[in-house]
Amino acid sequence: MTTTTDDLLSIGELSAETGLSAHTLRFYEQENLFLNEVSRDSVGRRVYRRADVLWLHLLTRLRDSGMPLADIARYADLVRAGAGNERQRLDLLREHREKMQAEMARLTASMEAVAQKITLYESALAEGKPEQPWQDDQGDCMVVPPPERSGRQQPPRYTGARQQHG
Amino acid sequence: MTTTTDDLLSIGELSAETGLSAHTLRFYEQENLFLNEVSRDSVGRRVYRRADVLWLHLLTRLRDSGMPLADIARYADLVRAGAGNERQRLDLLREHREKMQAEMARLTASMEAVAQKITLYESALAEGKPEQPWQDDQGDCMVVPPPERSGRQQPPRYTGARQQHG
DNA sequence: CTAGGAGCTCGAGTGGACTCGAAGGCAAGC
DNA sequence: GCTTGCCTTCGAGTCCACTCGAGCTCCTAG
Repeated sequence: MTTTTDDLLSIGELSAETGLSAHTLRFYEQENLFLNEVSRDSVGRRVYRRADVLWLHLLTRLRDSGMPLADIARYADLVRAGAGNERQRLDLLREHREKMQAEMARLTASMEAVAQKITLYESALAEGKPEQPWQDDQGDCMVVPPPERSGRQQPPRYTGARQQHG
Repeated sequence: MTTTTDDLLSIGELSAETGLSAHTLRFYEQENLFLNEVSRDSVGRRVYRRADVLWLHLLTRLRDSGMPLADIARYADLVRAGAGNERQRLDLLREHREKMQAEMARLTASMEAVAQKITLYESALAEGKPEQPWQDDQGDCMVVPPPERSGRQQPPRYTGARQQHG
């Protein structure tokens, strides 16, 4: 019945509140991503607290902005260790922010190149030129080549809209 | 010797020019991502043309902006089909651009939430408050909860700096 | 003649973050 | 009693874009 006592939550309730599937919540626990041991009721079912919801909000934000679970786990470790390491936490967050800014810049650059290509197509189509200057098999309308080497990087994937639990 | 005839390239040369590993280039070919069959020399080695370099620039841009290889393959199909489907190509690119814009918005939102958290930490540290208002285990300084459900989405990964062929 | 390097094919492995399914426990409602 | 529904554990599968290795051929330099 997923008892709705004010501040204790079943996994189903937490799932509903966070949008994370029950499977995912168990998985996160197993990966040590919670700030405290998840307690159990008399028959072994997980019992969560309000604070967990808040933490999962932060966690989700970090994930959504591209932080790997491993890094989030390290952050959680720091918090679990208690007061005194605030500077380290801050460093971790700052580092992440920088990576994200770089990532955004990369994305923006590629998007702009693509946008330029779109513009070329648009104007060519508008002027009714059916196939002259922008034949892709000549590649000649791709103006901006990608940045030099510096190691392959993995792009985001908007794999989007994966079904959540259901 | 990877003969440097003006406009014909060995796989090694193409690799050098594009920053994609030879392995990756073979993989792309197998996935039908080239605009034309890659021809072979007398002993079966791949021979590329200048136009392939240009196309790979576009391909790389599309990848880097998050387009899945499957979609790129569809685009390549259109180009291969020759003139007459320009509108479809354009649609495909536009659709991609929209997805990317959405992705950027998502990223930006999460980044801002994290940035806010950083600010909170910073000011708390600056004022020398050692542990009062921003205890993570209370979750209470995470102001902006993530957006409502609407299906889980996969974030980018800045897995960055994968070694290229070497 | 030998060594080295580039290329070939095929098939398997990797990593991250889930995602799913099987096999079972327990409580409430019909 | 039986069904329904939520929960448990554990292990395996999925997806994507590579990435790697083995075992081979071929050419050139020394």
